Amino acid sequence: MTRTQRKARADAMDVSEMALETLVGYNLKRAYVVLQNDYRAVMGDHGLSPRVFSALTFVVEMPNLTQSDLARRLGIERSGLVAIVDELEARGYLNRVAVPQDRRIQALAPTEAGVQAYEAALALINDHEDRMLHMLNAEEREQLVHLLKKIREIGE
Amino acid sequence: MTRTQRKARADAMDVSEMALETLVGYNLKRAYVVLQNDYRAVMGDHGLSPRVFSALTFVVEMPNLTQSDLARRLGIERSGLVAIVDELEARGYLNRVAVPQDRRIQALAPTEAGVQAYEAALALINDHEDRMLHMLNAEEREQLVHLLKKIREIGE
DNA sequence: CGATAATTGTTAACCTAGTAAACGATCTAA
DNA sequence: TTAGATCGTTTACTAGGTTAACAATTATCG
Repeated sequence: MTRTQRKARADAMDVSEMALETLVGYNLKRAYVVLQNDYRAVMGDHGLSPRVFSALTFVVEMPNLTQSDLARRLGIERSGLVAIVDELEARGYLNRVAVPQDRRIQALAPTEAGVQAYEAALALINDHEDRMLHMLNAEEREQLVHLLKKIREIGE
Repeated sequence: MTRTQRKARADAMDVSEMALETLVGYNLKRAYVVLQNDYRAVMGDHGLSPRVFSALTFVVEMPNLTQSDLARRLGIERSGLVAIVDELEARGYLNRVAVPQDRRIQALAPTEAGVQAYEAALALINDHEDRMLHMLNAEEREQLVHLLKKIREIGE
């Protein structure tokens, strides 16, 4: 009896038996949406979006990156990074600093306000993740991050 | 010595030590992008997008759902589902069937072509995931899905 | 019963987060 | 010195959503 024939007799299937539910990609997306909704609620309407926060992290932790460098590290196009750096500059969290040795590039230098905003946002985000992931113990959470990193590594 | 003071002396930080790298949300997003890029490469320009495939799954496995039902199960708004169902109907994979008992709703009935397209797409997607996730053994992959489901459950 | 409320599918306008292609300016290498 | 690569940027586009409003219909309850 094929799968299709079986369904023709017993109409509805148990959700948990659907192949969809066993797919990593589907579960990844759904889990990400859950986390992201809470992230936005926590950070508020004028808070840093996930992508802007991750850009700020690199600028603060590895000062004087170029935009091309940063785009590569974030896994996005240079063109897409422009708006992100624009926002961080408009907020006064970084400056585009001219580099005499190479006049094509502008190093991204964090401001003191940028460092403080980064540390404040990180505290909020850590609280948010601790609250959302309370059902995972330390080992499970570490394992989850470890498995996700393994998937990330495929994409170089 | 604070974190900020330490940085003032030693400029660049090891990427693996950044707090960002320990965040579940960030790793979730990056891992999803890696998987999704390969998904699109595998399915091709005219293939089913992830959201259309997941909608088709429900239509095939649980025939005669309403659009509101389906939207709830997919975790999206009713309005957002319209274009997805339009596409599936245009491809000839389902029909909107009038329900005499409630003239507001139209049951979503898969066609034979829809069932076949679902099964063909699922085979491609299973291959894609097997290939992308070859570095995870069966236990790790199961564990990953299990942890992601736990996160999904928070969002009801 | 009749009035009010809720639900369904849909459209319209909008938003976020990206991509791809082209550009002038600049740097690198043959 | 000339050809090619790289940098930051703009513009146009796409995917994948959201919110608010709407007419049609059904459900609820005094």
